[in-house]
Amino acid sequence: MMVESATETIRTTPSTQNGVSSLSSQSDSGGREGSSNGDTNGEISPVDLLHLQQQQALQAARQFLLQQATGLSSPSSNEVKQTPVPVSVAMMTPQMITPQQMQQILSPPQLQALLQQQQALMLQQLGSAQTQNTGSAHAPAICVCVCVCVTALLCAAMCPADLQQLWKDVAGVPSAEETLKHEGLDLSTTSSNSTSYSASKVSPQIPHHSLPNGQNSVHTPKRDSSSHEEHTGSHPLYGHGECKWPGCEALCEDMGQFIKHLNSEHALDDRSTAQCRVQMQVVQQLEIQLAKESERLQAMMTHLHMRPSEPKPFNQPLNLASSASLMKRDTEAYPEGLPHPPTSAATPITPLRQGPSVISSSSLHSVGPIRRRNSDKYCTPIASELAQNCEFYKNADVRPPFTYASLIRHAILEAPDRQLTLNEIYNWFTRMFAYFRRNTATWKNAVRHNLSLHKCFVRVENVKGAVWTVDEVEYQKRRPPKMTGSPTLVKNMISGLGFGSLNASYQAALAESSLNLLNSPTMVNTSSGGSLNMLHVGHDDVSSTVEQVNSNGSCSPGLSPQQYGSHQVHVKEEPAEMEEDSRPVSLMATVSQNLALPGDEREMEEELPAEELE
DNA sequence: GCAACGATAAACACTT
DNA sequence: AAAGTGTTTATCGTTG
Repeated sequence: MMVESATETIRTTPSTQNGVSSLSSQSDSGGREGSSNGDTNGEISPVDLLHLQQQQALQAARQFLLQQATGLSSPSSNEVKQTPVPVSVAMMTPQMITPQQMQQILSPPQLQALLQQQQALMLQQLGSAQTQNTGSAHAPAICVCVCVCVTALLCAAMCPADLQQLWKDVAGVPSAEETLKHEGLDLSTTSSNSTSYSASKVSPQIPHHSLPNGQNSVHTPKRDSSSHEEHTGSHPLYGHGECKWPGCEALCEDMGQFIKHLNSEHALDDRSTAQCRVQMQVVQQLEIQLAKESERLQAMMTHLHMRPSEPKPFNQPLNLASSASLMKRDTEAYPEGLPHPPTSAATPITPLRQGPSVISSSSLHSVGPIRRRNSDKYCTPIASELAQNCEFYKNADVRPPFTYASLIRHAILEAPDRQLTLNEIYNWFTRMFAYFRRNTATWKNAVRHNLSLHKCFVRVENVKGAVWTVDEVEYQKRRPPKMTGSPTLVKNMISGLGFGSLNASYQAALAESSLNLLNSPTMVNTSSGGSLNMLHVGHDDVSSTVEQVNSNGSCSPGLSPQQYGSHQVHVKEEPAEMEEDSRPVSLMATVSQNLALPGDEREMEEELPAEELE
């Protein structure tokens, strides 16, 4: 049912100008100064294309994550586990390619050429049925629609084996292959192709190949895949004399023949795209399964009184901790709120991992029906995630999944004296989030609006001007019936994370379906969950380590404006009820930030004396 | 259906 | 005068 509605929306939305404009307006939320980035000319929006590429690259990177995790479980996966630093660099690349960055990388003529090329490719995917003028706008939508219909119908209940069968079916779908002109579909020429190619490398059939240089093939520079193939003499889609493309298994005597086969049989067309989409779902399913199994392992170890966090070697490049559930365990190993080696921004953590790790945990917290509201009412395990993943947001043009209020609060609390001028808040936003380096008009207005609107923000005038402080009590007061997230925020997040090419309804449907899968009792606090982590909602609170650390162990979470020694305080009407709402748990929650206690963290935290955290 | 919330937009006043 | 700052109002979409 959800699939149907989602599909329907996908069909209809892009056919209207609203569909395009609404999409761009999201990424544009405040994107006026970058209007050249996302503006469309009435045809395929470059943003659409790039979002699609981002999504594909994201999927590819996620697949790598999965490979890392599953590779660990494999007895003979040492080479995978030892994949060194370049992984992070390589993973950063696809995720980080934003429209803006693409513009920076490419000169305007190059960008234009790329876009034209991609439009042509999209048109070709449609075969000859579409005309040039109308098809350009509908091509991606229809292409996505086809894939969405296939994948959405299947992903919910199919096991990988089923999906393998699906491969056969998809492969058998009459394609527009005959319409393809291989000369124009050189896989090595367009980023669209290359990203699809990267994502499509994911195959449940094949082992996790590592390239000779130790990098996973996913991270191979996509600019020239053919040259890569020629240089390395191997191909992740080629092994044992046959094509490893899902559902293909065509025999190829040598690499050259395989390349020829690959370019002819698996060029960018609707069929390949659909297969790629399905493969994404395969990966997604596997990730979910991995998370479940990891959680199960955790439960088993817990039951056996083992401490997984202790033996877990952090210096291992990657291990099961790459699954969300164990990332949580990472943090559990450091309840003191100390820097977490594996997730620290200073470590070569891939931004992709950071991003999802941030988003996912809270998404599961708040979205999942199992997650109890009271657990995140005061507990803010997600708070520290910003600190942990700041590098991600610094570099990725992704809208932070936090409300303005929480961001502002975090910025202020992060300041040495816990007060900032408006301009300093601005600077913090731009410094911490690539997303806010553009769209200044809108979000600055929003910041001012939030500062004025919320009573938790107190304007204080001192000698050098007005500064803004946080009335923590008020902040806590305003949170009680925490919503699962701002719809607008979620929507923006989705678009900002490269899902903009998909209809929001489908995104929601996908999110829901996957989250349902993830929301098994053992999955409550897991932090992975694949791309749909991105669909996190309710990441309202960004209060972080900073506040506890800065508080020097003080148990007073609320710093009343008076504490700032200000000359004048403009109190917004309702006075704070400090005693009533001064909940040590708030501090505790932030101290324990990533404990991600299953369900009853609030109660447990309330019982914990602060000293235990020291 | 309603209230609450968050985002966004905009108008306006005031200050620098 | 222009820009920045701060306040306020309105609207929209979503959720509980």
